[in-house]
Amino acid sequence: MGRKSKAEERKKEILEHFYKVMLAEGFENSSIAKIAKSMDVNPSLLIHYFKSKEDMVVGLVDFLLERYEDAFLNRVITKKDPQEQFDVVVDILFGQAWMQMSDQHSVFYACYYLSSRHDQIRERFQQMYNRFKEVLVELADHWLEAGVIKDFSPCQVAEYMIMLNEGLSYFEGVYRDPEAFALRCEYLQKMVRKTLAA
Amino acid sequence: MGRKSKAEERKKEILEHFYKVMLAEGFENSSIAKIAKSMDVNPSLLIHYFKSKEDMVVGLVDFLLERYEDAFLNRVITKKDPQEQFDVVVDILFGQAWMQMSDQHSVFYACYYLSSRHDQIRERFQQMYNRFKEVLVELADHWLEAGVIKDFSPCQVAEYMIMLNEGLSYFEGVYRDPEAFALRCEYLQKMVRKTLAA
Amino acid sequence: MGRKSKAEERKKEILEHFYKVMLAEGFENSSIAKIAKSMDVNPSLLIHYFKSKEDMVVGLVDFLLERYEDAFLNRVITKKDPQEQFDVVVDILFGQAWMQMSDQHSVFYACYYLSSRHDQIRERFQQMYNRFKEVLVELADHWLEAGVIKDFSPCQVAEYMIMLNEGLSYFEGVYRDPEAFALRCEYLQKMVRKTLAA
Amino acid sequence: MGRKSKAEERKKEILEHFYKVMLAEGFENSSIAKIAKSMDVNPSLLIHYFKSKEDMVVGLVDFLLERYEDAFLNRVITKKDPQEQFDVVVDILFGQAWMQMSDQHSVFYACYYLSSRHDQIRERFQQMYNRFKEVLVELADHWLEAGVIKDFSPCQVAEYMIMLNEGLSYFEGVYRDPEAFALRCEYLQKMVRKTLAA
DNA sequence: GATGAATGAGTATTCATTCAT
DNA sequence: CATGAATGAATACTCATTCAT
Repeated sequence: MGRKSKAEERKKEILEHFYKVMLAEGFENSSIAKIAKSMDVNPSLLIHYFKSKEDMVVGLVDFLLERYEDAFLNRVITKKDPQEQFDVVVDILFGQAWMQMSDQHSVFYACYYLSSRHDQIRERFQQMYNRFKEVLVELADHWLEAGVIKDFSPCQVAEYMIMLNEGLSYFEGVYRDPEAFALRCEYLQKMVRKTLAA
Repeated sequence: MGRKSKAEERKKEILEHFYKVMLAEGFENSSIAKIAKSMDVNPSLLIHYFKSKEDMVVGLVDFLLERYEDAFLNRVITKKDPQEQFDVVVDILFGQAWMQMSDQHSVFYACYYLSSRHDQIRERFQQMYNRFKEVLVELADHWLEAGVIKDFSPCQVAEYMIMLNEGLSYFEGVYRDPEAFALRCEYLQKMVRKTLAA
Repeated sequence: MGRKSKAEERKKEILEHFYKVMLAEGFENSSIAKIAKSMDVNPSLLIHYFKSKEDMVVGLVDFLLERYEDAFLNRVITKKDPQEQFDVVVDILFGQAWMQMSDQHSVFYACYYLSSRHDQIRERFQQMYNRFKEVLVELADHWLEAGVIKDFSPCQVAEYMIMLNEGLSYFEGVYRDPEAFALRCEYLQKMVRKTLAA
Repeated sequence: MGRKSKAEERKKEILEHFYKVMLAEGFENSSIAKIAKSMDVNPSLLIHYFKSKEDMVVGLVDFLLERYEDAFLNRVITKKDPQEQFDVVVDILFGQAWMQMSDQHSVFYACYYLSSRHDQIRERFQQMYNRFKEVLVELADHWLEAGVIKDFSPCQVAEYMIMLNEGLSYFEGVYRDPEAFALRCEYLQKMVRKTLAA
């Protein structure tokens, strides 16, 4: 009864090419035609899967945020010892690893900009950061219990860490200086510890 | 000097309308035609003043960063007492005032995104943040001397404050929740003091 | 005969939805995709039954003319008395009843326009009007014999009545004024009687 | 100060080509691209003059109705003698001359169809027929005074003539038979005289 | 009988830009 | 200084249709 649905695979494939084109040409120059060309496929096929470009963009944001989220969550490996866990998290958020994603930077900020004018997209961002917070809040809970940190609520700790991390990324986007970035990581870690540590 | 100002005035007028259109329609929908329409003027005229659209965009970035810079620098009124000065600055960067610029948010981040693909624009951003740093470094110097803060170098203090401030702005862009923003300001101020204060 | 009716039913169903879409969106905006959507069915299915869109259009014309024809013929109920019959026919062609079909007006004229460029469709129109004429000629024959009318041949009487009726419909399409329409009916009836009546 | 405006000439030129293309290819196949090609000009130029295709269509309707109107009004040459005038008008509306416009038939009915879904266009049709009526009413007034016609009001006479004429045109569109057309003219003239003449 | 994949030509419209006046 | 003519490439999207399943 009908033909086998390739929809999910195809959609993913399309988004990957969208992402690729966007990296290469910038958001404002990423047209359906170019994505189709990159896939060696007819442009109307993309609209067969995503009804409009807006849909595609929303799809891309999902695709991207998922990556971003995974990149973070996959790094937060569970450790038994709270202190060790805290060190790991600080190192993730303010360490070299983070900057390796800098190639995604431009695409990510294009989407962030979109979120300022597109409610649906902004919601996706909120959801993602809610999940970040969830994870961090739970960790902070343990840290607090174990006496690793003090003075601030788990929620405050979580938000603080995220904001400072985003500020760092933002800055790196402006200066693009690996050495300076490394120095910043170093003193930010110290600051975070001084701010939170018991 | 005399007559040349006419062109400068016109250019400024154009950029103001560019900004207006961008606020209303978003970056990707801001065309020369629309700006011209908003000015009730012929599109060709805009190209008469700015040779190309790229020039206009660069002009807009300058225009915008100048505003942004002024908004910060104008608030940092000089105080004799270092402690008082410190309190003022913390309140500027992590207080209600900052959020009042949130209408510019979307345009600002559009330009930030552009900076990731356009060297000239990124340079303007760097220059702006360099000026921010300059001002803050000078202040931090006094704070350090006066024993208001300790442990970190003026440059580190300056960067930390800027990054944390940008992280806060970024977050507000995602959540758009004035109440939550106020709470964040509150605990961030505490954190900053705990981190830096002597 | 048995099974073949399934396809016929489907075809009819399709044409009904075509008609519906056309009423709602206009001829030039009636696409296979939209008809399929209105049926909640895959577009390819429509082409499975009608080989091409042209076929569908021809089908629609048939469908429509049949309706139109029925609307006329069903009203011409047989009366014994020629004079009474004449009065009935005049009242059908120049009375309120006719205008009740005005919702079909736009679709009907779309098809009429098509007939000007499409021989097959024009033939269908001719056939329909030939049948109208047939019926009216037969009636006029009786009227003539019975002395109800005089001076003009049955064929002339038939054509005259149809043309005047179409002129009236055409006019109503332009003015869309029920009151004016009623007045026109009134004096047209008088005129027709004066023209034809013995 | 600026370049000389060719707008009016160009617009007319465009409409003429629109008309030409429409005659050759039918309304539904008349695209901006094809019109531009027929003019050997870039498609965007057409949009420079007419902001949208809808505007162009409205323009075409105006253009066409003006022609149609002129074709009628120019034929109604003033005669001193009312009887002679009456004969002339009857001959215009129900004579060979009218059919010479049959090449416009398809385009005209395309526009008529449009009027059923487009208020602005329908208004243009109303205005045109109002002018027809105006002229005919004035004539009918004289005929009535002079005893050439009787029994019906000038307005009724005017509308009757127009409707019958449109019915005739409509019929000719269906049958396209010059000989039959000539015969119809003949008996319609007789009928009109019998209906109206004193 | 019905679905969904895929195509390719076509749509109106927008865009930045150049040039003549 | 400013307008309007004109271009050509690009845009997202729709269309009818074919074919595999």
